[in-house]
Amino acid sequence: MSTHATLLRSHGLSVTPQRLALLQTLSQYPHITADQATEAVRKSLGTISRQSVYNTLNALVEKGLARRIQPIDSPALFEDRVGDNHHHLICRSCGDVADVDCAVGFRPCLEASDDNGFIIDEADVTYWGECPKCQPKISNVHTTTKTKTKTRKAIS
Amino acid sequence: MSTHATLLRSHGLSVTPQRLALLQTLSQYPHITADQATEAVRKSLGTISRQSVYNTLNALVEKGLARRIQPIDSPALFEDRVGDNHHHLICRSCGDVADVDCAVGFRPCLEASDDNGFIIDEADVTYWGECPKCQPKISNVHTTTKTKTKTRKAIS
DNA sequence: GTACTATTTTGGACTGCGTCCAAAGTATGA
DNA sequence: TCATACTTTGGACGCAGTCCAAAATAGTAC
Ligand SMILES: [Mn+2]
Ligand SMILES: [Mn+2]
Ligand SMILES: [Zn+2]
Ligand SMILES: [Zn+2]
Repeated sequence: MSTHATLLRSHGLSVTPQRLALLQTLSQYPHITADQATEAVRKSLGTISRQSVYNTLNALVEKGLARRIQPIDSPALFEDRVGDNHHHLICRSCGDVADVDCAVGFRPCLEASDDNGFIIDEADVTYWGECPKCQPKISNVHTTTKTKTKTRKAIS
Repeated sequence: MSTHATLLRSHGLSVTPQRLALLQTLSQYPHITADQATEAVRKSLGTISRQSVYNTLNALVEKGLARRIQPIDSPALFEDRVGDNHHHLICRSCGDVADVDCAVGFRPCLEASDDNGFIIDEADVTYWGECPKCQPKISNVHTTTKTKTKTRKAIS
C-alpha cells in the first residue's frame, strides 16, 4: 500500500485519489502554488476542483504534513518539507525560491531576543535578494534595468 | 515646516495632504493595514481614495520610508519603523503583532547558512506563537477552545 | 457484498485585497 | 502666473481564497 495512504490514515484523514495525487505532486516540487498544484494534479487525475485542492492543502498544513509560506507579491506556496525549520531565499526580480538550512541548528531560531511573553512555536525566516541569474553582470552594473515582471515557472 | 514634508521632498516625492496624513498615521500605529490607515486618514482629512492610500504606501515602501509585512491570513501590514532589521512576533489566535529587536545585532540575520549565490539585502523573521492574553490559563490547560476568529483591533 | 453514515468533492457564487485605467485636480518650478 | 508633470479619484477589474448546498464516495457495520 502506498506510503502516502498510510500517512493520511495515520493522521486521521481518509484516503482519496485527490489527496494522494496532491501528496504526490507536493513530493515532486519543492515549492508550489495552489494553482500549479491543480494543474499538476489534473495531468494525473484528469480533474480536480479548486475547492478540493484548497481543502486538502489546508488539511495537510493543519496536520503538519505540509507547510504554507506566504511571500509578498505571490500567492501562497506549499511544500512537504516540514519539521526541519528550514528557511527561504527569495529573488526580488524573478521570484525564485530556494531552501536554506537553518543556520543555527536543529530547532534554532525559536529564541527571540525578547519574546514579549509569547509562547513561540515556529520561526519563519525569509531572506530577500537577487538570485545568481538575475544579478547584473560586471559589464553592466548600475545600468541593468530590473525586471519588474516576475516570471513564474509553468508546471510541465 | 513639517518634518514629514521635508522627508518626502528629500526622497523626491511631492508633498500632498494625503501623503502627510498617511505619514502621520503610520507614526501613530506600530503596524497598520491599508484599510485601517484609510479609516484613520479619513478622520483627519475627511476623505481619501483607496487608490491614494495604496499609491502612497507603496511609494513609501519603495523609498525605504516604510516597510510592508505580509502575515499569513492577514492583509499586508505597514510600519514606519525601518532600517533596524527588527523582527515580528505574531499570535496565531488573535493576530496580534509585536516587534522584536534583532537578536544578532545591527545588520544581523543577513547571513544565511548557504546563500545559494543569492545577494541578500534583507532578512525577514517572523515568530509564530501565542500571545500572553491568548495563552490558556493553568486552570484550563487542554480544555480551552482556541478562538479561530481573529479579532482585529479597530482604529478609534 | 450491501447498506448506512460521515466525510469529501464539486462547481458556482461570493468576498477581500489590491491593481488598472482614464479623467480631473494639484504641486512644483520656470 | 503658466505650463507641465505628478497625484488623486472612483469605477472597473483580477486574482487568491472561502462559503455553500447538493452529489459522490470512503469507511464501517452487518
Ligand atoms: Mn522550503
Ligand atoms: Mn514592526
Ligand atoms: Zn532571480
Ligand atoms: Zn493573542
